[in-house]
Amino acid sequence: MPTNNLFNDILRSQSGKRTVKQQRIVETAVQLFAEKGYSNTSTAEIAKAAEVSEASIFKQYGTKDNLLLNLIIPYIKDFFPLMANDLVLQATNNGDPTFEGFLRFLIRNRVQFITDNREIFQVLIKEIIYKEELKKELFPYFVEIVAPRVTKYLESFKERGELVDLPVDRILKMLFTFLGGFFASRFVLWNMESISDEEVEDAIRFIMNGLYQSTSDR
Amino acid sequence: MPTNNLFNDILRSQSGKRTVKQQRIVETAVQLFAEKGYSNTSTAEIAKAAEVSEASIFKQYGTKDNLLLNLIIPYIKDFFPLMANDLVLQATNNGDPTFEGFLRFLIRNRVQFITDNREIFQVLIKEIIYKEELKKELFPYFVEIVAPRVTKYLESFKERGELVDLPVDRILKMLFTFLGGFFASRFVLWNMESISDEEVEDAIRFIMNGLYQSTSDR
Amino acid sequence: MPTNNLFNDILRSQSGKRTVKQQRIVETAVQLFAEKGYSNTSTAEIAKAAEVSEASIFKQYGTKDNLLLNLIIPYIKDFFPLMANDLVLQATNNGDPTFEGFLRFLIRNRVQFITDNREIFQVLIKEIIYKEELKKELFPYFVEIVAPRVTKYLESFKERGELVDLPVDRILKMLFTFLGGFFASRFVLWNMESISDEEVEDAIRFIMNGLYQSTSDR
Amino acid sequence: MPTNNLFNDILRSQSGKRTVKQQRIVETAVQLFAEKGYSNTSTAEIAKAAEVSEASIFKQYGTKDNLLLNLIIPYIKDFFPLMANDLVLQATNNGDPTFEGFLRFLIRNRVQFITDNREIFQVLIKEIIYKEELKKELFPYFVEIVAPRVTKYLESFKERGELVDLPVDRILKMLFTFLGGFFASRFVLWNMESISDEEVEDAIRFIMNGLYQSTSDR
DNA sequence: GATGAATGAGTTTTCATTCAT
DNA sequence: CATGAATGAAAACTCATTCAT
Repeated sequence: MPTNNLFNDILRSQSGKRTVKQQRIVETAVQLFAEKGYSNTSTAEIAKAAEVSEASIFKQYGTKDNLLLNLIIPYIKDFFPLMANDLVLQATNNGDPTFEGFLRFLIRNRVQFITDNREIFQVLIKEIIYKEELKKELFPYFVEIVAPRVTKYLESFKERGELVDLPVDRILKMLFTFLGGFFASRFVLWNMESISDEEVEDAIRFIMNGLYQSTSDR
Repeated sequence: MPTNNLFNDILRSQSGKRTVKQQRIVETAVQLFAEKGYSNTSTAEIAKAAEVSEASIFKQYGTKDNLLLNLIIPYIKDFFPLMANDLVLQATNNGDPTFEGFLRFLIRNRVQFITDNREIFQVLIKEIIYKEELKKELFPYFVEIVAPRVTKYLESFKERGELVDLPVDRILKMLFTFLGGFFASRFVLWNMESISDEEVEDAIRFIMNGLYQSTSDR
Repeated sequence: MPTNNLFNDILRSQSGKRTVKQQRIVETAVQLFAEKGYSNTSTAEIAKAAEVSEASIFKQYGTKDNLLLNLIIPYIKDFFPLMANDLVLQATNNGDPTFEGFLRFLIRNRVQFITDNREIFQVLIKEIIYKEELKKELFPYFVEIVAPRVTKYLESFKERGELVDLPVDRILKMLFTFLGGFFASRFVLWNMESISDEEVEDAIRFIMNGLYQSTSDR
Repeated sequence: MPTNNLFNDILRSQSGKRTVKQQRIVETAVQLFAEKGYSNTSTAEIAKAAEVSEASIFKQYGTKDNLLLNLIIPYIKDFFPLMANDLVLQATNNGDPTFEGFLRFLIRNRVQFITDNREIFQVLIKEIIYKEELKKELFPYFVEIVAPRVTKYLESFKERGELVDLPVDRILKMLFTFLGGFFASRFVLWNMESISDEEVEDAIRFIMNGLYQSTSDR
């Protein structure tokens, strides 16, 4: 029974391998990295909070850097594929095949996902800025898995005349620029627990129609 | 002859006070903080790169933290007021009093400003996530100086029926969520030197009309 | 087989806990603090002399200040109780129940004790002047443990008419003022290894009869 | 009109040489050294509190160590000679030529002197423990100037049968051991502003008759 | 698998001191 | 005479990492 929380899933899937102590290391590290940032969290702190020895951390992960990657990469590796899968799922049995329906599903789905994995999301956003390694992990996933699938969607909407007359890659850029700002500001900068339905609707409207009210609409 | 580069301006305005070495400290610190982040830059590194002694840094700034704040806070203190001033300027003698004209001016103006002060902007964005102090410095400036002025604009556009029927504060939120994502992704995440006119126009169109092509428009 | 040397005793009692290196840290620190004073001894010096890394010192004690307190406080915590115990011991099975006998026992007992723990005593005296913390540790021990017991003695002597007609608390003050000066000058200021029997006898005579030879005594 | 406060006297006697700023340096240094100890007071602190530049301190005194010596040595150089002079003065025109009279004069005289120069006395006591230089300055003054004069007195009292039958040097030792403890504990350890008459009388009585009440006295 | 002990190489910060002006 | 600017050296303290048990 997989939940939407990767963390639990990873822990469960590896429960045969990971001991209680090892689980505590991971949980604590994510929590502290999310709260104070990777650079400002010492392995000693993690060890103390997790009630394990520092040596145990290094036995498991070798280096502190590796610990970070081991927290984030599985998250990345699931964030986008899951998203892609969910999109497919939505495509096949969604009652609302419009662009708006797509947007609503996409945003709600991701809001839920990030809400369920907020701390890791915070770590990811905070560290992606600094670590080239992370960018290099993240980028291909986006380009190869997410972009094509979303592009396919966008193209289908475009064919139906539902989208503005702009190359799809530039539409995609605008869409993800906004969504990136939307999620990062709420979940990371303002440390919100989730995003209200109202704001989701505002976002959908904004993405769809922008802020301008054309004269002909009046 | 004030330029758009705060950094030079600050340096010039204080040129009677700051010595060559002190200028080198500031320049170098901004550069390194922008490149590697505050936590990952040691004062020893700064001192070496600036060709001064570490003692000189601490004599001037007391603590490393204070050095950071002394770099960023003057920037914040000018970023928003200048923006506000420029907006007023635009209001008074702009040939294009439409919402689109306003947007174009706002975005181009800020793109130019950030392009001129890119490194400090990077430091600001990277550190605002971590330092409550910075949030506390930044937030009031936004709320008291920028928000009211932009709100005034938005309201005037709204009265003229140019804006969607949504409370102005929510319009403002969407607008700045997008612009935040737009600037942060380009200038910080992707470390771009500037933003092309084409993308600025895409952004304007996106903000105005969104991505959806209503059936009646076809 | 407990000796009179707290140091060895502490080390022994914790020999299950302290490693050889940790013992060397304590020994070396006491020695250097006694010789040059706390402020004039760097942790680097201690580390080098003890042939351990500075990191080991800080891992154990956290701060240099804490190291000092960890050396002295156990000493204080034993200095006075032991003294009190010895006094009781003396009371129960002493062949000389006079005031002079009491004095002789008290002084000899403390001379021996300090001789056995000279360096710590030096550290204590040198630092008590500066550290309020130490005063706050030392004072209650004196007031609660030593003073009452000595007072009890003095009162019993006074009842027997052996003491001058002065409130006991003022007698106590004079007694300890002298003893303080006696021990501090010899063991700290002049850095003597011990105090000769002759001087002990001089002190006893001084405390008992002062320097004046009343006419009636001639 | 010389007062009993060396400090003022030194300042006045050198007022032709010392500027206001230089006076402030000395005053401030004494005050801070007395309060926190020489090692725990930085030249920067002194400069700031005295409202002069650090450079001025070093221009005057060369080194921090030299500053200390320049504060204390004049004090030492006056403490004992003045004491000796006052003793002679007392000898020539004192209405009370007894040992007790001598003691009362000596103690009151010194209490007054130290009260008037409390901070320097604190510095002296706190630093004499650490600095061999100071011991080497202090010791000869004591041996050559004070000891002979007091010894002379003591011998005269002894000849008159007023003192215990003990070599004068050992009497001297006991006397100064007590006085050292008396002054150091009150003025330095407990940081008292002065000593009450009552305690002075207790001290006189203690020095003269000790604490014992011989049976024959009852 | 887990950890207590130990550390080399830093980190931020302090400090007494110098010197040109 | 006075000081602003600058610093080499060292201070206290931190940190990721290793290793024997």
